[in-house]
This record gives sequence, structure tokens and C-alpha cells, in this order.
Amino acid sequence: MDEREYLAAYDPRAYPAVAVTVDVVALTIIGGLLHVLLVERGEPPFAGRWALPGGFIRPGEDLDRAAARELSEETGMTDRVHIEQLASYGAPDRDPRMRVVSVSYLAFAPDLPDPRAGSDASDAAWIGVDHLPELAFDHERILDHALERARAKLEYTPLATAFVGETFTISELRGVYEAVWGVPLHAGNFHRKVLSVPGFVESTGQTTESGGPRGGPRAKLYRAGDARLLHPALLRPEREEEVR
Amino acid sequence: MDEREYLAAYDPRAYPAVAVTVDVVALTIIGGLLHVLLVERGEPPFAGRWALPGGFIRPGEDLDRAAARELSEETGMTDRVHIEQLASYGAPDRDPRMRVVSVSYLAFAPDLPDPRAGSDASDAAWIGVDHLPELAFDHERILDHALERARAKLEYTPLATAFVGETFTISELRGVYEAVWGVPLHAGNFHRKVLSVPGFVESTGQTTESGGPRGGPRAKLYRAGDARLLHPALLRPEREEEVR
DNA sequence: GTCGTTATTCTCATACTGAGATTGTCTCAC
DNA sequence: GTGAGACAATCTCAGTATGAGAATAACGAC
Repeated sequence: MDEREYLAAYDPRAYPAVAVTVDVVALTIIGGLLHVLLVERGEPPFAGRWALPGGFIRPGEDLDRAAARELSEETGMTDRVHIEQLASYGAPDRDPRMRVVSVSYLAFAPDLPDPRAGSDASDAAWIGVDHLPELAFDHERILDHALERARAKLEYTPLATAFVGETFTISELRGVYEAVWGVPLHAGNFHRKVLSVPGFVESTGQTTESGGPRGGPRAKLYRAGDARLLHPALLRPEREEEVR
Repeated sequence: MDEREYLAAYDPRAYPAVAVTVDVVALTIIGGLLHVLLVERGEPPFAGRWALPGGFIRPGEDLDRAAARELSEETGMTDRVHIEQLASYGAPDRDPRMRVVSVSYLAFAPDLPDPRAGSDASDAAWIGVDHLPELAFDHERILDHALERARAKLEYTPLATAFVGETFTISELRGVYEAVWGVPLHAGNFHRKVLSVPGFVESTGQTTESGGPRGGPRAKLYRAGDARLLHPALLRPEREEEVR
């Protein structure tokens, strides 16, 4: 039997059927606090429970494309959104309906309009990560992984610029780091560091129209630079507890 | 319809069937050079071509467990092997038989015995990463991702200790970094750095039985410490070309 | 105008890094 | 045995990065 004959005789049903879903952890910053996009499930299982937006992949649809579709179904936005694969989850009992393997994605977006509920959700909202409800399936674990990944990626990539607008001030950028890491940073040292890392930001020559809402001088405006990696990296303050 | 009724009426065949496989990138160091475990395919598609070891997940089998099973089928070893999930690949045409989503795993092991061919492979071997044949499916891309991940993880985790024996010398550890990163390192600085990172290695109080094969004093023996993260990290030499 | 706020820049002590050199122990070839 | 070369381990030194605090100056609110 040559390769062509083999393929013609091949029976896909001989292999155990598994459903594959994508689940998206979409993060944004609202009012200086990190928020995640959640949907309230309208159908069993876990009807009424909050969950990550996601769904089954379609025939002929790549994983990345499925994730982008799920995200745009809830937010309507695909512009200026960074999306990347995170990990896969396939515990045999993670979905009571059948064997489901979920590929999770992490997305970052600047301040976004209110989300809209998709077809299988009764509601959708940005929820502060410090005020999470109980989540459906194993989505709490997925979210935990996503947050840790996001925190780590801020260290060595210019990802933070995906959370702000086209142009931004150093203070706005610092606000992103403080929101995602959940710690206050030294303004002076942060400023020095951002400007000293090659390709992180580049000057626009402009400044803000006015000072901040509570006073202070006009800030210079920057745009994202061309670096893909920050070198040297911008490390989080000491994390002794995580080392061992 | 309540949740129980819904589940009873649920028809899994309403969703597009997808097969899920795991593919393992198993790395080891032989003769100071990085090698990857490959199998020669005995069945179509790609019969006769080299590929990563892997296969379909079984009903009721978790992803991690499937990866460990595939690895042990080829190497017979599960001890002292570090294994972790890497990424998933689901391009619609990546397997000519049917829709296949592959979850890739990365495994590291100390110097291992010769592999044995599994049921669906005609041969299995450790192949130097600088002498790779053309691979089946999209396995070259998976392997590239795995190598980059392994190189990155050496920087901030004590993973290198998974490539050496129970006890080891600083020079052996340096050999791991040099093999994986593909660059020579400054022996004195490496020595200083390894001993200064808390929890990376701990002294056994022993030394090697004799000097090296080409002379030199006996070296002190260390074992892996209790650190899960290296802090500060052990960074690769400048990689200007990767920054932009 | 005065005051509080904040952007930006400095200072300074400490820590980390790369490059090179030193010391002393060991194996091998002769 | 003896000498040459290899190599573990330690040190020096200059350059760079970091954390903490302070100084300067521009702005909004009153």
C-alpha cells in the first residue's frame, strides 16, 4: 500500500474523538487596575457562572485565528490587540460533556469599549482581577497561568506598550507596570530605565496638551520603539518567596 | 431543561472531531553536544522520514501523562527526566490524514542509553541538533521553538542540573550551558556566578576521584540546590541580532 | 500668588558583569 | 622521575546597572 492508497483507506473514526476549544484571557487596564474579560455562561454546563470567553475551533480554522475570532466576538476589536498562545489543558474530566482539550491564549489591549455578550453568553464584562467571581471549568487555573505569564513578559518584552495608546507618557507606561505587577515603582528609576533600554520607546517631540489632572508639568510623549526584547530587562522588585 | 437533562441529551458528534497528539522534544547532551531524540517513521504519512516521538492521546489520559508515556516508550526512562509543556500546533493541513492538534512537550535528561524504536517507528536515535535531517510534518518548527525555550530556561531556572548526574562539577555544568547555548563561556566568571546564585548548587564536600582526562586538579562536586528560579539570572552573552 | 502634584534629572552607594591574570594540582608523554 | 600543558579555583579591576533619596521646575486648583 503506497502513501496515497493508505490515506484513502484511512478511517479517522478509529481514533478517539476529542473536541478542541480555545479560551482567551484578555487583559486591559481600566482606572489604573488590571481587568480581565469574562462572560456569564448562558448554557449548561456551569450556566450562570462566569468563564473565560472561548469556544470550539471550526473546521479549517487555525488555532490562532480561532482565538482572534473569539476575542473579536466579545469585544468587536482586533486592532492594536496583541494575542499569543499560552498553554493547553486536557485533563480528562475538565468538561463534563466530553473530552475537551483547551488551548488558552493571552491577549492585551489598550482601554477598550464595553464588551458585548456573544451568542452563547448572557453577559460579558471587564472584571478587576482582584475581584474575581468563582469561575467555570478550570478557568481559574488558566487565568492564574495567564497572569503570571503577563507579569513575566513585561519584564523582558515591550509588551506594556500594547496596553497604552499610540503615544503615551512615561508615567502612563509606569501605570501599566504598576497595575500588572501590583506594586508601586520608583518614578525616577523607572524613567531612567525606560529611556536607557535601546528601542523600548522613541520620542515624538510632542508633549501632553496640559499637565496632569492634579497638577504637574506637561509630560513628553513617546511611541513604542522597534525592540522586540528589552535588554537589559526591567525586573520586578525582589520576589524571594517565589525563588524556592 | 436543567443541567443534568442537558448533559444526558448532549451529542458529542455535533462538534467537529479533532485528533489530539502529543509530540515530545527530548534533549540530552552526548559528547558535549546537544542531541534530540528522533524516530524514523515506519508508516505513512511521511514513512521513512525522521520525526519527533509522539502519538495520539488515549481516552482518560491527561496530556502530561501522554507525553511521559511517549517518552518512556522510546527511551525506557522516566527517572530524573524533567518534562514540561511547550506549545500547541493546529494548522488545518498539518497532517494529511485529518485535523490534528499537537501539544508539544520539552524533556531534558542526563546522558541516556540508546533509544529503542516504538511500535510505529522503524528506528529511533539521538541526533545532534547541528546535523538534523529533514523532518516530517511541521516538526522542524516545533523543534526550533523547543530549542529556543530550552535556551531561555537555562537563563532563569536551574534546569541545567537536569542534564547532569546526581553530583557534578562546575565545569560539567558549564559544559551544559555551552552545549545548549552553542557558545563558549568564561570559566572563571561562570564559576563565580554559579556559586553566588542562592540555591543553584550546594556543596557535597566531595571531589572527583581524579583530575580531568587531560590533566588539572580534582574538582569539587556539587548537587542541585533547592532554588526553582535563578536570581539574579544567568544571561546569555549579547544577542543584538535577536533584539529587534 | 501659594500650595500641592508630578515630570524630569541628579547623586551616591552598592551590586553585578566581562575580561584577564594568578596559583596550585593533576595527567600525560618522554 | 621530570617537564609541559590542562584545568579548577580565586582574585583584580574597570565598566555598567540598580535602589533610594533629593533637587528642580512646570503646572492646576484655590
